[in-house]
Amino acid sequence: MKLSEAEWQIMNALWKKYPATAREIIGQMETDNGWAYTTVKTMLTRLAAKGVVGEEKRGNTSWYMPLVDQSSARKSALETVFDRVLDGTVAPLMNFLIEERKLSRKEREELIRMLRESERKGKKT
Amino acid sequence: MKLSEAEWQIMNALWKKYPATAREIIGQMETDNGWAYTTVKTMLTRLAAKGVVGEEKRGNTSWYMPLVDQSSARKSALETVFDRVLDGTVAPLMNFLIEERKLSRKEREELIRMLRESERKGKKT
DNA sequence: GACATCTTTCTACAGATGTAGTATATTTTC
DNA sequence: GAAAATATACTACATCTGTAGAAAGATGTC
Repeated sequence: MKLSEAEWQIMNALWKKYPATAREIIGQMETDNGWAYTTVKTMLTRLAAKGVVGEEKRGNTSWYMPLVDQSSARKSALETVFDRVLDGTVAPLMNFLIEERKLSRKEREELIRMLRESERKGKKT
Repeated sequence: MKLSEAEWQIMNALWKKYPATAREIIGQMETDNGWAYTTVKTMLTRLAAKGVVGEEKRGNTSWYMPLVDQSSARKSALETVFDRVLDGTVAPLMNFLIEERKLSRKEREELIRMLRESERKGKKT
């Protein structure tokens, strides 16, 4: 299931707390892009049409909830980026992790640990 | 500069060898998506309009070349994915690198080395 | 119960994208 | 130099995206 950039933002807000109303979702988004209420509703409707969010009515108001797993969704998005953008090369990813200072010390250590672990297990040469 | 998925494929082919003609670019693309010649031309024209590729005519034929740096382009695409899709979390990236077996032993070792290095330098706690 | 306030549902619309066909200009090949 | 093969420039068109307004229905508030 392919999501657009704006849709990812909605999904990310929704994954943080659900079920949620459109209004709540707007509040939940850190990056306040100043979307009109109906803009968010439109996107929710589209997401529901795609089957990635569920919509449930209580009284007059719709409550939304994700129907897809966050990490699988992210994984497949990464998969696509990896193939299309990075052309299957890992170097840019490693550089990104390391040089763009996205890693805290803790994360760095965790990553090293994971790498050692996977090395030990001899996964894929 | 924002590129679409199809445009990334063209760019990746072009970065591999340039200057190149439309015909050559088609040949250069590993994933043969069966695009019509004119489809590729259309995309090249659009890319030129965006200013990311240069077009130079020799005789009747246009030769194209990238005008943007591959790694900067990739970096900024990753930046966007990181913000919009991953919502600023690194965990999915680490998992992707490790669990999706994208790393060869060599790459894994290289990555560990890079991590140690960056640790030593104490970049961003 | 009339008015203000939300919500929902529909409709809209411009620009981006994927995908190419056509007509025309050029070059190559006998 | 006429026919065949190429390349270019234009045009086209359905979808997807971002963005929302308007109309109509439901609720809250005195």
